[in-house]
Amino acid sequence: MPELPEVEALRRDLERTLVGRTVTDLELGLPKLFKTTEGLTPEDLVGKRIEGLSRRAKFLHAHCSESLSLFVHLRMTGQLVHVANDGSHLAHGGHPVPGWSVPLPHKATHLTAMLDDGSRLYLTDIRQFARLWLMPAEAATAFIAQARLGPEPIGADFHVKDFAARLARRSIPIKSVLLDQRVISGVGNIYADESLWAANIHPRRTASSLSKTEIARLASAIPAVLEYAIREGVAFVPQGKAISDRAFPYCHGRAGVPCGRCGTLIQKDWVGGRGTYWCPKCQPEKKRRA
DNA sequence: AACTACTCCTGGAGGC
DNA sequence: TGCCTCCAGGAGTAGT
Repeated sequence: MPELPEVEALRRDLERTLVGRTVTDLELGLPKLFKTTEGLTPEDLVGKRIEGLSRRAKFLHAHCSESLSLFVHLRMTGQLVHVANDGSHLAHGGHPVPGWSVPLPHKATHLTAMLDDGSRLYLTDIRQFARLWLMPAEAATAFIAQARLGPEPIGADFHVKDFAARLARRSIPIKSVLLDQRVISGVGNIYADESLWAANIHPRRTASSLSKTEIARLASAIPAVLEYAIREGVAFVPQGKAISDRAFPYCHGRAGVPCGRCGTLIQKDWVGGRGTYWCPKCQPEKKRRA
């Protein structure tokens, strides 16, 4: 699922291939995906140049000419593919289903943007959860504000003290709190599991019960895991199956596979309605006595 | 305010 | 083979 690392990696790729291009035409197969503020329509993108790409949490923000902002959220199964005039892939990211090799557009392709160099940007989503929002650039700040996103876990905005204060108010499992975008933004199911594994914290531990030391461990594990994933490329886990031919992710999707640290079999259960993986030895359910 | 349950969606996997 | 059920899960919303 596209989480912060996937979206950031995609942003970096598209920054090279898409910025500077002008949209010459638009085909929208599934209008419900495309939200616009009053007075705008998706077609207002035509003729606009993409001047920059930024990211906030899992939102991709295309800064367009004539003061327009386009936000893209891939949710669970969205993907963006930028294909050159000759059919070669310039950039792609998100959820590769159907596989990258399936010719585009296919039946899950909901948006095609034609660009002035003959390339095309496709948005595909088998489950139709992805969303796009087009608005005047001056509305972008308010758009992000209403999502009430917590701090970015990578970068200068993330402070352990503030993180600890947020955790102290929550009496639900730490795993569920990590998925709450208002507490910390950009973490999804895979990297929540990976961060807790890296920090040796059981996903069902009540957030407010974590010690100062544990919070500090978690607060450094989260950015480390995310930065690793951005750098090394991403951990797409097909249908909860363990991936044996690669080391990462270390625990997510690896039920019944020996933990890379201690050899104990990784366990799977549901926490807050989400499939959750952990090592029962490295991540004890009860707080260790000091 | 905090928390839980439900909703949106389709396709792949596994059971019989 | 083919039908059925379950599961994948980000985020918004409604209800407690």
